[in-house]
Amino acid sequence: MLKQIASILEDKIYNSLKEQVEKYSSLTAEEWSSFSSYWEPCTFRKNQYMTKAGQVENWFYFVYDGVLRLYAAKDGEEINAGFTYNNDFSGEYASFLSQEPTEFYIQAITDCSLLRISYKNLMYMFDELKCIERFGRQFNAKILIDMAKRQLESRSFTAEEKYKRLLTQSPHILQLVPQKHLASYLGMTPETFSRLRAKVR
Amino acid sequence: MLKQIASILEDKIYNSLKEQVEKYSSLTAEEWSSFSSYWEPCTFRKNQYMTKAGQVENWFYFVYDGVLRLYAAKDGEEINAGFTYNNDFSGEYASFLSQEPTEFYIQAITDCSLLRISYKNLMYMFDELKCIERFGRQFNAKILIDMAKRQLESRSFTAEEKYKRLLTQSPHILQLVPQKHLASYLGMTPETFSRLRAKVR
DNA sequence: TTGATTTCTTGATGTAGATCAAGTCGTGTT
DNA sequence: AACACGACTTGATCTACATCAAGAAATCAA
Repeated sequence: MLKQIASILEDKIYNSLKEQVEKYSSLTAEEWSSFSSYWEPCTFRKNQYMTKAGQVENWFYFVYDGVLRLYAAKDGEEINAGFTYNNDFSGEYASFLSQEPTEFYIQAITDCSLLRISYKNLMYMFDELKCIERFGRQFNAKILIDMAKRQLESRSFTAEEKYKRLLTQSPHILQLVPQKHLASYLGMTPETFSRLRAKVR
Repeated sequence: MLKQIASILEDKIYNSLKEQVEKYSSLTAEEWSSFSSYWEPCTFRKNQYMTKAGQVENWFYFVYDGVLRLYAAKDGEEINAGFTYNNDFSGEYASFLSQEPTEFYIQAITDCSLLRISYKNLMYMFDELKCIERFGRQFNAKILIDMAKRQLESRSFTAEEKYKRLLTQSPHILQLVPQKHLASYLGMTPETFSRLRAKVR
């Protein structure tokens, strides 16, 4: 009985993954069946580390439920580089791709439920299935486009402008992520973030 | 006679392209023959614009000879985002991939000699040849890894540290690109750049 | 529930780097 | 050769945001 419930939930998780993959490349039923067999469920508890600096990222993750943060530690201070929520892909992707040690930590902000595929298996899928090779290309393209946008924004806007843009463009994030992390993400101190909050309110 | 010289030069250019493509994915002779037929030579004169803000980037370029700079214009001020030299690929790649209007300009810093392939033809090649789809994925991965590195560096280092890193890691660039553009690339004013030059010297 | 941490707020002060300004050097043009 | 215009330098001043500090609020753990 409990097993049945668990299995229904698992179906839902795999369906969410399929939906996201198909945003980048469409798969036949057989292709999906093959591809999905390489993904395995995993979970992280709040505050647990998914990846730590110095490691080579071995997994490419799909977040079914939960919130994670990506940050680098530079002489004691944390530089938050991004967050992932439900239905995002996650992991330290640059290290995963280059198979070189990462400078980043990924930590669960809440309990998380995910699927993951190993580097070896994903590379195998790239070789075997053109639709997956395409998924890889398109997904890389998407990440790249987002990074280029963010990079320009971080250069063009003042602290106040960045705060306001966050407010209008991703208001949900304020509920999910502690302010100090958001401040760091926007490239300012928690004090500045707090003052802007008071000012704009 | 002149035609022969031109044709020998053109062979050299295509060979350089082949060499770079094969860094990402290996091609058989026939695959290369097909792929290379979609690339056409083109040139830009010093100061000429390859791409302007508002346009959708239609071309993916390979720089055989010359230097180009990529910059965005934010209320009158230029934000330099990158440079390309010999044997680099070039173009406003995020706009090329997304086929949405770019916010960037690309300007020739010197006379340039390039090859280029249109969006339509590259997409066609992605469909036709798995080795090219792979090239696309791997190239995207490389760009992405570089961007992630640069993003972290721009956050972690002071103006002086960034200047010193430029000095040790890409000293050649100082000869090729005017200081004011390098200053902007590092996220500081020309005055600050000049003062650091004096200080470090 | 209560005490202990951690996060957030608010004020006072400090500073890296920007801005403004004026001169010098270099380079291309006629 | 001369001159015009942009690139670079150097100094004086300014400012957005950081840092330091101390209290208030929220969250956590038993």
